[in-house]
Amino acid sequence: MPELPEVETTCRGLARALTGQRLIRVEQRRPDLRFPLPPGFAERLSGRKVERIHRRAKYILIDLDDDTVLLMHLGMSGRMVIRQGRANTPPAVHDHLIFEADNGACVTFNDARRFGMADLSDKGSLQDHPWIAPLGPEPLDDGFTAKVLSDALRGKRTPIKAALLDQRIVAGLGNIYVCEALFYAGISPRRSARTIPGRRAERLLPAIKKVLHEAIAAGGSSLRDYVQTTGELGYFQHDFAVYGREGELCFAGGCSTPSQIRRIVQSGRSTFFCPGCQR
DNA sequence: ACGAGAACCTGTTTGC
DNA sequence: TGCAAACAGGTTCTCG
Repeated sequence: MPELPEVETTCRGLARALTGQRLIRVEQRRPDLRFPLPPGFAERLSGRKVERIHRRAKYILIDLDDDTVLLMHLGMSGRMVIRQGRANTPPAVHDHLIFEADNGACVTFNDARRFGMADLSDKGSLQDHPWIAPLGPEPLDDGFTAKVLSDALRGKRTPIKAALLDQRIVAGLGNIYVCEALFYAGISPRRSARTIPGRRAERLLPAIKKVLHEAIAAGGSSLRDYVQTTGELGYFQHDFAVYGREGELCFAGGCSTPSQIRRIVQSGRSTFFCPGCQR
């Protein structure tokens, strides 16, 4: 579920509650998430002070005072919720990790489907970590330009929808925001990626940035699982132009018909688009 | 080498 | 109503 805007929202909430605080108790309630957790996971974290919380693609990165970094990925259904104190709240069914800080903040990682991931790395070798090393550019960085995007797509025969989901090409987009960005760029999700470099990339680039910025400002999108660290829902799901709107009318001013939003399946995932204004 | 599809796991929604 | 199938925001492995 969580794509870049949801992970960014989560990071900001965690940073507010935990930056500068010391973890006084870390509880690991099962040996694995998607993968086995590293040996001594909880022990290596408890007693450590949190220096900084940031994000790379869909990974949450928590820098600790002994030069280790905690990497977390929310998978499809993962959520991080912060409460003050845990005395009267027994763990829920899929609460897998619990972090308690010395300011009373209690952070719970809950993940029903358990596609989430966690690992530890040295700060110095983070860029070589197998989850981080293959990632493409951050879509909201100034360095992510139409030229960078064009170069990454050149020669690719796969549909642009699939190419944008490839984290090596651009890191952080998922199914929702790819559909939305392609809509605002007026590009058909079925179009071959190699036809994008040039003018279409000039439209696609700002569309990607716009959708991500707006979704972050709305606190992300809550479909079924995602909540902000406060437990509050995100709001961007109310602003979807195409995602989840199969059969509804396209609202774009320039849409000629206007057409009905269609749903197709591409590499096993739902794609929503307007056949009238996406070419 | 590349791309499509399956697999991973659980919960919820849809359809017969 | 009840049950089974389909579907869900992601990543990774296998197979063609």
